[in-house]
Amino acid sequence: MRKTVHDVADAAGVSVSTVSRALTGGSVSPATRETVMAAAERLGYRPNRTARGLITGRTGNYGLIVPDLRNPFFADIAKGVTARARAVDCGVFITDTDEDVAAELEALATLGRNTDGVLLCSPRATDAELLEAADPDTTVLVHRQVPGMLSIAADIAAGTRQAIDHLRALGHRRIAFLAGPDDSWAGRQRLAALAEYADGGGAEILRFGSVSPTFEGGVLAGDLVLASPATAVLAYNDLVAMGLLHRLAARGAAVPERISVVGYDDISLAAMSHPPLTTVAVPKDKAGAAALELLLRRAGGAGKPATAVRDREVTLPTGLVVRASSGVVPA
Amino acid sequence: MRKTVHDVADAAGVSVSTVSRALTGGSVSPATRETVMAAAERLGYRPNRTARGLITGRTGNYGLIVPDLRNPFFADIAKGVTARARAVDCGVFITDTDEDVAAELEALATLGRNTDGVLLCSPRATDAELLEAADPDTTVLVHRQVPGMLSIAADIAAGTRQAIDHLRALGHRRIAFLAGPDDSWAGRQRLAALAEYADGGGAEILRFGSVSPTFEGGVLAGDLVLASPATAVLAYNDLVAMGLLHRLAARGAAVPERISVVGYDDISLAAMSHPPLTTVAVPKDKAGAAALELLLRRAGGAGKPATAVRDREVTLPTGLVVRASSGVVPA
DNA sequence: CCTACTCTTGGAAACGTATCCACAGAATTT
DNA sequence: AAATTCTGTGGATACGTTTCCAAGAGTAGG
Repeated sequence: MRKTVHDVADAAGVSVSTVSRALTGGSVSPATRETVMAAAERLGYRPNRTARGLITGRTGNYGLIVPDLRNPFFADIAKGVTARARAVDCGVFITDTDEDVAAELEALATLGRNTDGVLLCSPRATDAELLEAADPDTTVLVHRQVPGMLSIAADIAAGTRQAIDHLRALGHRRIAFLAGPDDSWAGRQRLAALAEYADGGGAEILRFGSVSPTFEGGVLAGDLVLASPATAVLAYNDLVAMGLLHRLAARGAAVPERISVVGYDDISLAAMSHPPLTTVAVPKDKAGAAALELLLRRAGGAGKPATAVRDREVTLPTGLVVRASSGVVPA
Repeated sequence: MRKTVHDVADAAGVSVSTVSRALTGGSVSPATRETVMAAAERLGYRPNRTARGLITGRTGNYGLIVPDLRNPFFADIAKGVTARARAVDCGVFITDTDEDVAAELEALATLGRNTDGVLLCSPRATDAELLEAADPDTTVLVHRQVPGMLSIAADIAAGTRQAIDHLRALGHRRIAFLAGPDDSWAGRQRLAALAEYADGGGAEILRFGSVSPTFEGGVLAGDLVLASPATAVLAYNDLVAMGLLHRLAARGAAVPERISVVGYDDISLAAMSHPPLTTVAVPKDKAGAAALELLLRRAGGAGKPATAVRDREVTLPTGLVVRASSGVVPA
């Protein structure tokens, strides 16, 4: 039924070892390579990854663990990973943990045993939990940093400053910040960046929250913000910003005339909101692809993991996307 | 480094075949089973799933192919599949084909070879392409039907009728339908259902399109609809409906006072639109889980595939979710 | 007491692939 | 012309597991 190297070997009139070499880039004469390739094509031969994995010790598969695929942020990351994987012809297991840290660690153990490496989006597990559960050489953190572990992260502090500076340039002096979950790594980064403005940095930051990092969280925050003297809001992320826009519209507060709103992440919905959302763009699919790349390089190269910290902890730049939800401060 | 059955066999003083039997539930004396289990536990032995897969022919892994993970519709399906997979402890490869049919068929071939079965979301490939590329016993179509193939689909025609009947009950007599891609299976189902209303069925259906099944497609359709005598619109899907809402708002057309809008799919964004969208709910995560279940039953049961058509082509019900975007016809 | 049968166990084969090793012939050098 | 290196190829082996087969030890029945 299924074709094997033996079938190809018979069809091409060569031995199985020659077939294997021809297909995996070994030393073969151009003529026989041609013959073998043609035979393989004609028979519709596909190498059996399981068998290959058994002999090489590598499965060619990788794992991706995300808290929620429904969240566009993680969907984008997954998309980046799978796109890169498709290009290099390796498989990727995806596990959605439903925001459950225990399930996350469990998946980490399972996937760690059955793959060549795993990409982990874990905003909420503790550093200690991750250090204990993950193999530091075959696990890469996506959009999070833990000392000693491989990671790809965006420069969240810089993005936060970009957003605040944008609002300040528009004349805003009282800016509300809608904080997300306390235990989120990205959330702590944002707060650290905002601390710079705390003591006479030219803008007063009014902190609200923690709010749930969802549309509903934003809806809830809308009334809080309107009751405050803030003329602009930096939301924890785009979903929160969209909930906020929703509530502001319902309360009759014009955006950006009465109040400006800036989101974070630049998920695809951000351009579809009403009004279109000014937001901090963070690389998502690019981060996913880069994370996989980190593992692939390690596997491809002599197997020695990068030692320098700058090779183990990659930081990607953020950028502000100005749309219609931010404007000059009301007179 | 890693322990194998041989290590366990040595430690327990038995042969490898006995170890294998003891661990996989074969016929072994209680005493030796106890000994083997203890030795395995002590050595921290974990079976190599790759090797097991090679001999048994089953990997315990499944594949899921989607056109675009960024599309919430497919993200929901993926979520349903992974949730079920996590419960039964099997792995799922996810491939995003970026709406490319060729990549889809390629992925189908690759995954078909390396998994126990694949779940395929393919709105655009032709029946013939699918029949040729897919193993009819280990491939299940999600939200599409092709004669002779396993499938899980929603009753799209019924959903379409529910939407139209809802609008008719609100007094609408001229209803615009924003058709999607011509080559889409779901699109053809919708059109077939609408045909019932064509000849004096109590409502005049004005067809527009095909529009791109995206937010942009809806934006584009907004002006067309306003220039027509229609008082209500059934959009191809929720994304189109949201683009439509966006454009209608920009043009100053009140929804639902001036015109009613109904979407299709009930993606999570539908509740977040402005106004919240009335839409046809189709099971997504449930469909994903059911599709995986179909394959699991086949693998678990005596391996004989279901023969009756009703077991091979599962249809799930749809339902109308009434929110704020639909209202009575203007006077 | 011998046969027939069950139960348990070990040896060996098999799954499909990659790679080591040996070997033949060509190509190159001495 | 002989000796050496290089190139391409086939055969055999190994990866870790499951499973088939045969054989041994009991056990029950005639």
